[in-house]
Amino acid sequence: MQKGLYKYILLIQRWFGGAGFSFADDPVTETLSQAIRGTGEELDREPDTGVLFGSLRGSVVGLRYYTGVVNKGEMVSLVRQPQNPYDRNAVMVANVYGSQVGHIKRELAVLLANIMDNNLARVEGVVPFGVTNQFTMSVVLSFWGREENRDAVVRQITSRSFKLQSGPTGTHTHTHTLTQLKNAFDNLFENLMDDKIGEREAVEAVCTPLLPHQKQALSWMCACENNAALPHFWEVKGELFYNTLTHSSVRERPRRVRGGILADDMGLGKTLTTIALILSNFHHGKPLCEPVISTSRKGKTAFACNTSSGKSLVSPVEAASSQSTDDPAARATLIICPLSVLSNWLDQLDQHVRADVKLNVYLYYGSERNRDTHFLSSQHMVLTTYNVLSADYSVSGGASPLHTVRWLRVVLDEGHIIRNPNTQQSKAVLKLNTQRRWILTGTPIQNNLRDLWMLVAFLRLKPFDVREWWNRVIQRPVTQGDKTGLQNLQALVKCVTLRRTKTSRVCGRPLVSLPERSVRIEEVELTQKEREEYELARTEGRTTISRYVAEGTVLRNYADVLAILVRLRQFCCHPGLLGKTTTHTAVTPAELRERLIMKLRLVLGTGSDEECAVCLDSVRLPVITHCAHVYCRPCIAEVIRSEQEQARCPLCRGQIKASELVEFPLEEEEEEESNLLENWRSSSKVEALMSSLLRLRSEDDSIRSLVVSQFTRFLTILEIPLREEGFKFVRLDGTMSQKRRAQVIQEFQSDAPGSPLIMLLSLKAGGVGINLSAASRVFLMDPAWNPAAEDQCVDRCHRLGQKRDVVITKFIVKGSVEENMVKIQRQKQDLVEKAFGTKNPSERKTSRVDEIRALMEL
DNA sequence: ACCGCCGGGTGCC
DNA sequence: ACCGCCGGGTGCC
Repeated sequence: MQKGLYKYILLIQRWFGGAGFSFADDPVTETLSQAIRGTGEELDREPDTGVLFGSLRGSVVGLRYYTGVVNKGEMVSLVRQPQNPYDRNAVMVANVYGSQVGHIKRELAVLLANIMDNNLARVEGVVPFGVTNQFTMSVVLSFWGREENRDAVVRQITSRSFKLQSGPTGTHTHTHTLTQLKNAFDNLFENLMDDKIGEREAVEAVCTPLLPHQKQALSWMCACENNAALPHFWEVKGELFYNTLTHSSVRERPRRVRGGILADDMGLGKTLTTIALILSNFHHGKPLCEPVISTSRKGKTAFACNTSSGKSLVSPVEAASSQSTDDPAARATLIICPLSVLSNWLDQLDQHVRADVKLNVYLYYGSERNRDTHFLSSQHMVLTTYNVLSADYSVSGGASPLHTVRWLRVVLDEGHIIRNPNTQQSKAVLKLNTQRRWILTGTPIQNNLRDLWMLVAFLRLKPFDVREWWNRVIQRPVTQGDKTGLQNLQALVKCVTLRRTKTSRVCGRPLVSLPERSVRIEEVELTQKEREEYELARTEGRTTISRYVAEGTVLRNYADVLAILVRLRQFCCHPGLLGKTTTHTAVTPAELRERLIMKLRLVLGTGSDEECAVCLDSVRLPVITHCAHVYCRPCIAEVIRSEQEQARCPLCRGQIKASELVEFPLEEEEEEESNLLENWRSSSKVEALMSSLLRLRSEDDSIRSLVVSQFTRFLTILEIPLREEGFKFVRLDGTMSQKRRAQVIQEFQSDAPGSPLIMLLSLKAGGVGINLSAASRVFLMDPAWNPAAEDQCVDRCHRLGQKRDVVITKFIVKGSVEENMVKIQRQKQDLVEKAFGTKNPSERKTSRVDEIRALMEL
């Protein structure tokens, strides 16, 4: 619900470090932002937060037994070795590349073991001087942790007569102001285009001509795959290779990341460019399929694709320029994508690859999929989904067919899907064996700098694929406002990312010229009867909520509040959305809980876009806690796993247990659908839509429309008048099978006579990526909490291939909760701007409770 | 290690 | 001398 607002607050707090400034100096204690801030450290077991307790000087011993190299100023990691046969308190010291350097001296190791094993603090090491002898060296240890553990840590240290120096060891002298930081982040993914990037034509096997920006992308991608030069941040220093970010050295020549992040806005042709890459850049920069002149029919070219390794002719020059580590047996490209875009890949292959090119493309999907690894390895392309990959992975314990094949290239489509490293999908993706790695995404960072880590880890951008170094070199310095940290981040992003937006320009010209898009809000007046019903529900809801506000228990009764708000929103659309309202009065706690869970089921079942307070994304695999808050199962499971018996609900701080989580089945009800259709009545909003559609048809019956609602039931209701008026329509919602979706999209996109004019679309159906460019009108039937969700939906038709101006109509019921939602939406959009623009912190305080009060006009 | 620590040799000034 | 001191042997955890 109001989460969007908090998303921004959290975003700001996380990007810029929550400690520095506070939003809610609000007398109401139970605001969500405070609740989350309160639990933040616990939720956040990631080590980029926490305070510095102090540091002390110690020594590393046993250097002569190990090979790890450390330079002056280099960071080292401390690894507990409880199994060490000589000392169960042993603490091993390793350099950035994981090579052992030595051990912490015994007496100090006792202390560290104690602190580390009891999770009292994180301990980080920096070597202050160069190594002067072969036996020992100094190390500065700093202790980071939660404020509540400070005393315990200090006590441990002083009781063993070590001296804790206060204050930071690495002094951050150059810090940004918040405004500077914000600008830097906004620009993080901008201006990545290197002017040096040329253009490259696709091979002939690609029959669609590439646009200039696509040729640039192809050129860049080929260069990323083929370039054997020393990666960024590395310098040759005598015998060693020296990393300028971590000040570390390695003996072995570091390998360049062969791949990167193609982060173009959606609609700029990432799929086409990737297809062009696959066909154009096989081994040694040679095309995958080469034209051969047929001798029988002169002049006609056919294409022979490389199907066995080592047979392509390679000139010595090209062979030398390519990396010697090339594995000639790795030949296939694996594409992993969300189910919703699987068919898009097949369509685009059909569309962009010449018909006389015989590509072996295998769809690794469905229960009958061929799991033979030789078969898979011999394909040119294998397409699969994240779900199939992770399902296989967990079943096989890591030795799935896809994990056995040595791939030439792995492409993660909608790669931001793996931004949470705790998911099975992400773990499965990291374990793939491949030479080249690509991430395609329109949104490289969604909420948080942390989102980037998993992408960096997938690319194996050393040494940042190890969390500790990412955190120490990038994450923490940046969140603390360190200037060099930010510069490093920018440099790092720049060396692996290409991003252009729809507004980017190539040689002064826009990348693509999209038709105009305009938004108009159509106010809907309720009939007197509807108004009476609405006011009744509103008054009732207000009474309940104002009681919660007065008691300060809004968040404790979150499910109840949500249910009331959803009900009002449903009233605005159509009374038939409400479903049965069970208003029995619960008395026992068990009954009360059951009731809350029922209400949440009601809320989620309508397709309302709820947000998980842990990952800040839309809930996936929703589960409901005992205290009636909704999270993604993997997110909350991780909280419980790491906090064990002390686990608290991130929203209300109530105790939570894994055994008490209630699964939420997404496929739901619809059992009284017939009932809905039999007792049909219209509503003001339905009438408003119908009159728009009828007018449109009479003016121009070639214009196609998307009719979008968050409530799938509303779509069902709308089918009735559409049929009555003889509109041909299709429907696309989250419950449909992949096959059916593809059919529906194809039918809608087809310009064949008699193809549908209207698509009923559930707001979240299919996620991103689908192409509905046949439509140029969008009717948003109900306001969404997340303006971005609406934008994404509109982007499905306002994209490459759109020939007409796009007109968006938002229906908003006058004098209703919807109107207030729109107001809050606007505030949200301004919030970040305002937060940085104003000097007075009291002006920017907004609380969840305030928001609910605004909604209910309390 | 140009250290600390150990343990054997040694012992007035 | 149940000490101090000397100087050789020795060395991560």
